[in-house]
Amino acid sequence: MNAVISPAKRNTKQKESIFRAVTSVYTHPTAEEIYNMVVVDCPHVSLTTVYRNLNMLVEEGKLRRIAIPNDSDRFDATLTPHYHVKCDKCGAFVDVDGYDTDINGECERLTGYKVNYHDIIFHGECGECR
Amino acid sequence: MNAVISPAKRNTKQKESIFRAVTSVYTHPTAEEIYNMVVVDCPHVSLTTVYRNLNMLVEEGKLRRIAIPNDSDRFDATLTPHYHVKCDKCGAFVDVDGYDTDINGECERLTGYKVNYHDIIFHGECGECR
DNA sequence: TTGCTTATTAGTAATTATTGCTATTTACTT
DNA sequence: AAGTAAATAGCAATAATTACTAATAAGCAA
Repeated sequence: MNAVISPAKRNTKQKESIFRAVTSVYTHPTAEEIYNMVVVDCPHVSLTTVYRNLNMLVEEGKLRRIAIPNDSDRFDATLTPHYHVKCDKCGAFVDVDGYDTDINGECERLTGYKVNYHDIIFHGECGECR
Repeated sequence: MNAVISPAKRNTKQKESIFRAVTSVYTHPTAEEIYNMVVVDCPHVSLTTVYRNLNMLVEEGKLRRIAIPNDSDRFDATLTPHYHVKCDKCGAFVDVDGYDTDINGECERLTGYKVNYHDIIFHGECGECR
């Protein structure tokens, strides 16, 4: 397995602003929400740049992508493993802190796959909605 | 909570063919794959009709929708609870049979949400790919 | 069986989320 | 300070899905 020669990365205003935007909130902003935060600092920033940099930052391991079924991807600066709950009434989407379960081995045993990680999304109703 | 008056459902050739298409395979076909199966029986069927009927069938509890992050929705006639594994190399997406875990209560305790169900998607490499 | 009502259809346009393309800009190396 | 190419802005394109509308056809009633 040869190391792939990858071009040198550059630090741009835009990339820094995008990273700061995600780390400054406890919500899980979408690319569009991040764009709306970044455009204050960088008035000419484009949505394409936001998407490209978010992909880079995920690739570099600095952000986590939360791919929610039937919804835009969201981004999270909290890198420690954790699950998420979605309120199916109002769409609220929050962390389930302090819970992690070791079930990859069970899946490997049952399927013969090599399992690297798993995601759990809980569905229900938030305190407000019930 | 008043019962909502809903219009009478009709059984159409198209709807029956769509349901048969999903129940006749062990894969988890996408709407487009289902369309390609149905078009043999109903040469003039439209993709819109496939989507509409799949949504109806899920609503009626006759099919299960598998919403895979960053992928088209897939449909499954197996209604008993089960998880899924995805091979991140070739895209294979199969059932994890015989495994179900009771973790909704733990999430409720931690978040205060009322939790109705959860989905787990495992990620890794299938036998072929490694 | 015939006709009536309206749920459903086919076809197309629109929408949403995201990526591709390209000329221009700009971060970083020398 | 100058050169190189990575990154940008702006726009076009794609993919998945839904919205809209006139035409069709289930299923009920006469």
